[in-house]
Amino acid sequence: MDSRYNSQQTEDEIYALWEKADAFNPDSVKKLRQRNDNKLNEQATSTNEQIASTGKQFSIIMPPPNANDPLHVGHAMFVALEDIMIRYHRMLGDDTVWIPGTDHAGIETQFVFEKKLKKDGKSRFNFDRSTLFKMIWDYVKANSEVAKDQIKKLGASADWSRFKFTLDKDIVENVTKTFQLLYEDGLIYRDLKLVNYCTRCGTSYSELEVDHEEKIDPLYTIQYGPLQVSTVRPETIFGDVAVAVNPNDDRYKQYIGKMIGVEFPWGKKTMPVISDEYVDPKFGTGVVKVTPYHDQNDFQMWETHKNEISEIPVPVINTSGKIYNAPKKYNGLGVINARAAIIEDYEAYKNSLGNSLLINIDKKYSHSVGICYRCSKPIEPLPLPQLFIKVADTSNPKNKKLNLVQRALETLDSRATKIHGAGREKILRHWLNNLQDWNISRQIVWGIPIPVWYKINGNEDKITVSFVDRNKAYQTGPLSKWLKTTSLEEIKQNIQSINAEISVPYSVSIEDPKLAATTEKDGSNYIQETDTFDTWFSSSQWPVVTLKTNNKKDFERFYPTSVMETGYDILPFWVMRMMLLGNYLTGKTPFKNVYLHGLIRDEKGKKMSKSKGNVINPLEVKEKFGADALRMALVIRSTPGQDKSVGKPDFKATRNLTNKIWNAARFTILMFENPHETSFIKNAPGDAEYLKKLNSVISETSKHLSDLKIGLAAEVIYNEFWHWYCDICIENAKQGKISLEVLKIGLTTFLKLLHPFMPFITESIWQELRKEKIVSEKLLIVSDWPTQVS
RNA sequence: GAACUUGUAGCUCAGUUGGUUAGAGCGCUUCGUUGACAUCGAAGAGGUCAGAGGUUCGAGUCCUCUCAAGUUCACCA
Repeated sequence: MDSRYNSQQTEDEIYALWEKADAFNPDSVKKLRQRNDNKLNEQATSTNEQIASTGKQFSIIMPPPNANDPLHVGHAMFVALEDIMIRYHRMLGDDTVWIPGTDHAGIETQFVFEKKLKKDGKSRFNFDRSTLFKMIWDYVKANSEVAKDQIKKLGASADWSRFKFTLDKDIVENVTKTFQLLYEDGLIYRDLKLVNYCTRCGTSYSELEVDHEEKIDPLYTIQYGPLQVSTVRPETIFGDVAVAVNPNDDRYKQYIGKMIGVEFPWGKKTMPVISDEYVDPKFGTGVVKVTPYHDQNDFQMWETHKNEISEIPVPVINTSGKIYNAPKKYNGLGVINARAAIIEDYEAYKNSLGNSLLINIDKKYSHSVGICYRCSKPIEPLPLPQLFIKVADTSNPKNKKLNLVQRALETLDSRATKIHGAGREKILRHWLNNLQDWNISRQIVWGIPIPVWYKINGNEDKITVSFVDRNKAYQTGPLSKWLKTTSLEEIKQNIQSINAEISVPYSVSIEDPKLAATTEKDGSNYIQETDTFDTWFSSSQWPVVTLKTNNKKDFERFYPTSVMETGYDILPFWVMRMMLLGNYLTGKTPFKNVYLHGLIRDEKGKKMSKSKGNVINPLEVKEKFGADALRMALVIRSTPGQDKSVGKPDFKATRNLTNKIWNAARFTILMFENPHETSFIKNAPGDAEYLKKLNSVISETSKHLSDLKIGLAAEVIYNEFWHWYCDICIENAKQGKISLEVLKIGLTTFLKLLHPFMPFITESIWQELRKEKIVSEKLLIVSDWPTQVS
């Protein structure tokens, strides 16, 4: 053995050794474990029963990384933590599985791909949806092995034979089926609501995906008939249908319920004055103009006062962020330009009395604006017909299954799901208690199609289609117009998107309802919704669908899973929604424990970001220091829910640990090969106490691992190995104070205890020890976890 | 406005149901190659555990308040 451990030489070899033995697959591990010890195999079968399985199961579903994303240090963190748990339980003899997978990451991936298109001078509007989908599919496929390979390089002992991708055919079928079930249970509805829409990304988002930013914008106060109103968004003024004041505001009581005439630079209009508690008399002028289709609060006011408002609201900003349904000169302008043009007109305009309608401009008005979490462009609240999941249906209190939120809270109350991570359970409960219905429609191609079909016959005017025509030109308009010149089949083939009015009847069906045997038979034609599911809709079923689509018995065998391990940053997006849908689909929690790791920060405690240049590339660290050192550095002294700073000094320290392990083993082998007189001492004076201490290290490490205290377990094993075993015991053995025999027991015990944390070096040493006939078990990975020694 | 988290050695952080003398890594000082390891070993310096009060035989740990830092949520015409 060399005097230094060379991680680069051994890691790939060792991983191949495990893969060849099929040591990650629970279906073969049991046999492997029985055959692992040559000696045992030669003896009576009764010995075999001792190492047979514990009868317990242990399962983890890997949080699927984006299929086309290279690894960052957060991935390395989850690989390290999950692999530690998995290897520990595998060695204990539990029926252990770790199911890997990747995510299509709808919006993220389409966004990246569109950037690529843009470089080539193209956009998504150049392609029909099936062509675009295929292009993205090929792109993702070309990159998809990257994530997989990198996870392997970190030593993940995941069962690759059970690998799943969120767009695998069987996964898609299951996800679609779930939608049907939800629909049949009345938990799906289609409604025209204000949704959070990003006009740059071209899709809507759920409320969880909207970020907020403090902005300073001019606040304009304008004359509004006899009243004055303040607004930062004069461009929405064309959509106003009423004016609202507080019912107790004496200044305006006289106007409530009356119609007022309002003069604009472009004309006049009358509208009612309504009263609503929402209006704060102290803010601004105490008068609010009501623009139902472009402001969430206004929308709510409109819904409660519908009867008092005769005018039917119209949207005035379209999905491209352009003005429409307005006086001609403003139509087609972008939001920012429209605002400028309107203010310019207000500044120039004088009414019949010669007064300006623009009362005041507060240029330092600070407010918070919803922005797109992806591209930071302001989110536009737009009225769009979208599909929603009712998260807390209380209409039938007897059917508890339908109240998804309630069920999730119950699993927390009963401790069927335990949250590990500083204070995160309270946050989760807060989220659950305030959850809005979940908008699952996304206006992108890269995702699972929604199985909703609109009835065409009789609704041709209410369905707008966009498609690429024979001349590769982009066309859009009502179906009634296009059906005169183009066949339905041709439109369907070249479709980009459709938009059906809320009144259009639809059915939920995997196939075209016209052709499907089970549904409507009136001969009508149908056209499928072009929206796709929110990516989180499929990932929120991940524990269920991965188990259901693998080996038939996997679901019964491994559900509910033991631990869901992921970063706390996706607690509301993912973990919470897995609880909603997992409980709904199976009646059981999808996981017994949630382990939320913290963010990895740089050595100064700063967040990592590309712009700061302080990003740690896990593969670079692996090359320099070894995967074992990387894993240990990330994990040691980490606590769930708490961020962790890691830097080069940490990797160096754990790399030194690998070298220490290497040399301790080397020394033991040397002693066996080249014995001194002291080596033959039996039952040395220090043996008893030494073994007692060794036993306490075993039980302490095991307890921490069982309690999911990974960081603590790592620290214990590190300190005891280095500062007790190496610094004290080896020195004592040199002096004959403890015998070589127990020193060997210590070494093999520590190799086993260290193996979950540092799998490569420990297995590699194990193989050396086998060559020297110091140990008999063939593979450390499937060896028995140490029990008390005597 | 609200919630949550954090405050322990120069730096980055552990500290298990409250229980001897509060730990690790890096850094620092002084020595040291004696059967593995200089990617090492030995010895050492360095802490009023943010502050104040309380519960307790006993508090870094539990409670209250104050201060500071961070994160998230909500609201804003």
